Amino acid sequence: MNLKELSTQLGLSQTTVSRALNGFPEVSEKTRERVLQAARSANYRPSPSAAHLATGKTKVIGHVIPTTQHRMINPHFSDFLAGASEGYAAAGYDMLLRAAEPEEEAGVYEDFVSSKRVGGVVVHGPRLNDSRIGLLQSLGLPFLVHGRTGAEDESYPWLDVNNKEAFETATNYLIKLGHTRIALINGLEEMTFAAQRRAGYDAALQNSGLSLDPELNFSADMVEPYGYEATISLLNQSNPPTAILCSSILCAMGCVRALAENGMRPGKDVSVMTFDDVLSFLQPSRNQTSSPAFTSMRSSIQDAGRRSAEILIDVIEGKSSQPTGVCWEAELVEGRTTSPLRP
Amino acid sequence: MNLKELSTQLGLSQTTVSRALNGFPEVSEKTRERVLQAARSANYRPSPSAAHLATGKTKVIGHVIPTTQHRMINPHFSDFLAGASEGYAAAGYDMLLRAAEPEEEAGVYEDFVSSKRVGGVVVHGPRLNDSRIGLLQSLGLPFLVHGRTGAEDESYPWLDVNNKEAFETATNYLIKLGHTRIALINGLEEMTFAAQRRAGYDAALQNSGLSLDPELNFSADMVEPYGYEATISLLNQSNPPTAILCSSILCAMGCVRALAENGMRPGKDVSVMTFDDVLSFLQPSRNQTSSPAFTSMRSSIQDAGRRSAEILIDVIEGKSSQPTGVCWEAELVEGRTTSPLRP
DNA sequence: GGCAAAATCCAAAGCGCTTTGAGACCGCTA
DNA sequence: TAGCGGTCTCAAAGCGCTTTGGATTTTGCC
Repeated sequence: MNLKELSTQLGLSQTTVSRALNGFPEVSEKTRERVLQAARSANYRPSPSAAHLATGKTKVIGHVIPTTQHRMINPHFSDFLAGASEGYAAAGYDMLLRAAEPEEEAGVYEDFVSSKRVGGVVVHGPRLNDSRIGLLQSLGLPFLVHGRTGAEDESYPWLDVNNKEAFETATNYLIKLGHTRIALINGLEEMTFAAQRRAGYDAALQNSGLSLDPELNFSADMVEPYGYEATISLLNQSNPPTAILCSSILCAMGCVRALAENGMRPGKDVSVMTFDDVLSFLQPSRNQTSSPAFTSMRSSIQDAGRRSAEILIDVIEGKSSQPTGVCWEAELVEGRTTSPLRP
Repeated sequence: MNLKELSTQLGLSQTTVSRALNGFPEVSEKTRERVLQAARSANYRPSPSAAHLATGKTKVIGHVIPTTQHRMINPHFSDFLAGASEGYAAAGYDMLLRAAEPEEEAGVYEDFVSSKRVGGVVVHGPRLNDSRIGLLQSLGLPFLVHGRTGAEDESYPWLDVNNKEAFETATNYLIKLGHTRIALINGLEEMTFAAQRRAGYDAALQNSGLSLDPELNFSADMVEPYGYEATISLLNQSNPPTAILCSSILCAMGCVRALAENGMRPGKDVSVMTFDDVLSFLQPSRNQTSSPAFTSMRSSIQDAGRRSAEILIDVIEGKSSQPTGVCWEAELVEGRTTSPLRP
């Protein structure tokens, strides 16, 4: 069933039917109702490709999945996508995923533009000085960055958590508990979010007159085994930390595993704190009461995905007044993995 | 840059240029080379929408993400997608994601067909008698099922792990170690994969003359807190199991967490075995040596995604002779979480 | 050299939609 | 009754590509 068939069936022109379906004012309410009714019962859906060709617009948002490094193929990423896809679906948009080697990513954006495949893209995992922003701006492809570059000029659309503030708060929380040797198991510090978390951690320590010990700092892909390895290495130090701050709950899980293997309990022998993205696979179901119950800085990455979708769609449809950033504050949640330092 | 511009720039007709680009034999090698060269330097990409309109074919594969239940928005799903998207990218296909309530899924497929949005779909999480297969067959939309329905007639394309065999093997392994009280922390048994795992577990016990104790069986969404809760509940039984078999490494992690909290060690006090999908966020990096090291039945879900993509593309392009299933055997991996039962 | 066959190339139609520019019809006023 | 603004509808062009059917040139062979 296409427009032509539908309109002859209705005894109307294609123009009228198209206008009726797209809510143009030139068509009477009576006609519109008749058209909508017929379209529904004939199960008619306009072809997005044809509409795209005619209008130049496409309701598809692209995301690039970097391959090789499994950095992105992780629960953080998938929860973000889950949220975003809900946002898209609500607005009649679809999500297009394309796998690419990291060095191919620029080429994918060029392809998106010259083939007109998508109406906009979401940029994942921004770095301190990320060439993708300039590229997308010069390509004229609407985009939203999940995170920030950290460069001076942030006059592009982004959505981010206040990572510096979050980690300053977390570190201060541990300091108030009496801890002075606090380890940081951070993400890759070329990434802005990790750099900012590091900055918050450093600031808190310095403001309290505590020294920064490089031996207590780790930076890598935030996977579970990394949290484990880092913790093992911390425990083997001559002067091990009494508190550990993790950049992801995945690392925190590895951390707890390492502690357990050494007969130590989080919140008893060592305080453990983490950033909590509220990953869905860690959430207890309705009738289950327990969860890891980490003391954490919390901000749902799924919500971030949903909101990102909304913002990007506004940008694409020109509803957004000023293309600028949105910064969320993480919430401090007290759990069972921290306790005052015992003398 | 479009075909018309490119062809006038080359002094050729659109026909010739199109044929040159699409590898038709009617064009001389010399001309083809010239065309390809020009296309490359002009950064020309054909519009997929226009090609779609002209040919009726589209190199896009759809996936539906069920919302509300977070069943699918989990590391298993995202690793599958990661693998699939690589398979698509290698063949010039793209992946389209659409979020939908479970009861809307049928409607999405109808939309896909009538709007011609995708060339095929992947069906996730098949149930014992899944209405989606019949629907897709009657819609004429090419598809591949990740898993199986379990119905008698399996004459549709699917890719699955031999779940029954895997869990029979796992259970037998534990039995050989001397265990007689073996718990099963399974997925939702309305899902085929979980039902088949249960069947394998039951078969092994029965073949060894062991009794099936319903108290040792759990079935739910495979998330971490579920593994934790189930284990706690097992430990509180009057006659707790000496071995626990988990359907997912996520559950196994929750299981280990529960054991640790009760001062028990996997592989020492209780044997723990699991199905291991080789989830990427649990894989150690190059220079890290340790991993949870579960004794497990292993089959990479990411590989499954990649292979599924290839098979589906073959089906769509008519390269597949007989639309039928592919069954992978899981591999037994001996880790540190199992040991002989001590008397 | 001549002629058929093979090799190249082309003009134009068509995919399903949107949208321009214009026509038909209505009820009014002058 | 003629004229006018409004309301509703339409025919046709065009988006960028593929592909049919045909034209033109080149090649191979006697």
